[in-house]
Amino acid sequence: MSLKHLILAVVGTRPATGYEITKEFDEVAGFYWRATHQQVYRELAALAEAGLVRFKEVEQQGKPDKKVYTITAKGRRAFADWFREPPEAPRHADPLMIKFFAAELVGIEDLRAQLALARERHAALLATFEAIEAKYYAEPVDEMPRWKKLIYLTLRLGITRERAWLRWAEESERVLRACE
Amino acid sequence: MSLKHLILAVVGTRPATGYEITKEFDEVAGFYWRATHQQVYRELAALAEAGLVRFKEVEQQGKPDKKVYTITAKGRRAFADWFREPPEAPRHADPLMIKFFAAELVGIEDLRAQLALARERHAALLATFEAIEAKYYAEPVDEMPRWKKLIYLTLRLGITRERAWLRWAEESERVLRACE
DNA sequence: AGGACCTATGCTACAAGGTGCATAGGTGGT
DNA sequence: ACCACCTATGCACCTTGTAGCATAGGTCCT
Repeated sequence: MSLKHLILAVVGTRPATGYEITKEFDEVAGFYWRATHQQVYRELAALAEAGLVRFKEVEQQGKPDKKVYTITAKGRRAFADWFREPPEAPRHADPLMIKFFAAELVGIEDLRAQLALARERHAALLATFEAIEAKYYAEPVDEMPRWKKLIYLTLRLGITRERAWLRWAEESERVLRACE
Repeated sequence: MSLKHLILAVVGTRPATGYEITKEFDEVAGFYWRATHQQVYRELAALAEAGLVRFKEVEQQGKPDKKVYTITAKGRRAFADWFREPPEAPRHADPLMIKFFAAELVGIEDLRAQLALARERHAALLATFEAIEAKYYAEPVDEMPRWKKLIYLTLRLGITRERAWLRWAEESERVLRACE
């Protein structure tokens, strides 16, 4: 799986606690990955067990103690090895497609309602992405530092994907309107 | 999950064996869903257990016996109820995004190689989709029977998505070329 | 004659992902 | 005073997905 590698990537950039990593994933949810805090804590424990990260327990006042994780040399090697493997196919599973597939059994009217709802969701997600772009990535790409370019490109994929989805939805709504 | 509902959708259209359902999924793999035969058999057993489908064992000559599954009234109701629920968000998890996120740790050169490989894969998938479109969906949409329109639209989503991905990849390759 | 592949179902085991619950003090608002 | 939320970690359980193996006759090619 890849959550493991995403976590390695994060602690490879800077020391971090499970809580911080989870928050980061929540904030960019849907934009490149998502994970619950349990998944993150579980993975961190497994990575520590495997010697790919290590942690220091840090006492805090007024807050629970925390574990700050750092990548190890072995972790860096493991990450670089994974990086150079041929890319895994992306997964997309869209339950709406099942509804298209089986709309005859239930009714076109209900499918139209489903599509309209899904379109709202995708439009809202696109608006979020565009707001992030306008706020944090306003300057021309070639003026960004390299690390920022790379993150920006992941955001661009989200934007491109959502725009494409919305174009498809318009096409589909036209076809469904012409039905029956 | 939705595999359950996809299987209900299939046996709602016509009686089918686990083997046939698996083959159908294999043939349209990536285009709207994918599943291994073990998942299908396991789900069918669970659906039968829950009374949403029933099966008849059919003896065959020269071939193993098979179980032909049919949807029950309860299964139809369960499917219709699920259909009318608000659509679940589609999931897309692309490990390539992790590589973008962490390319600084490994090197831009390796990222370029990864992107080039991924672009080949996506281009091949698009070509497959377009070949299916040219072969089976050559006539104008409004002349298709309704069930065919619906399936065609799921194919259209695949095509739209892959084209969008390739546009993004071109944009990204330009940016990466300008790096360093 | 032998090998590869097709039809057809299934078990076991494991990996990955997700839900719910628990703990526990601190902060900020009404 | 109370409620809601934040920081911070974790266990137990359940579902979903993947991999390997097993069975067993039939077809098709070389």
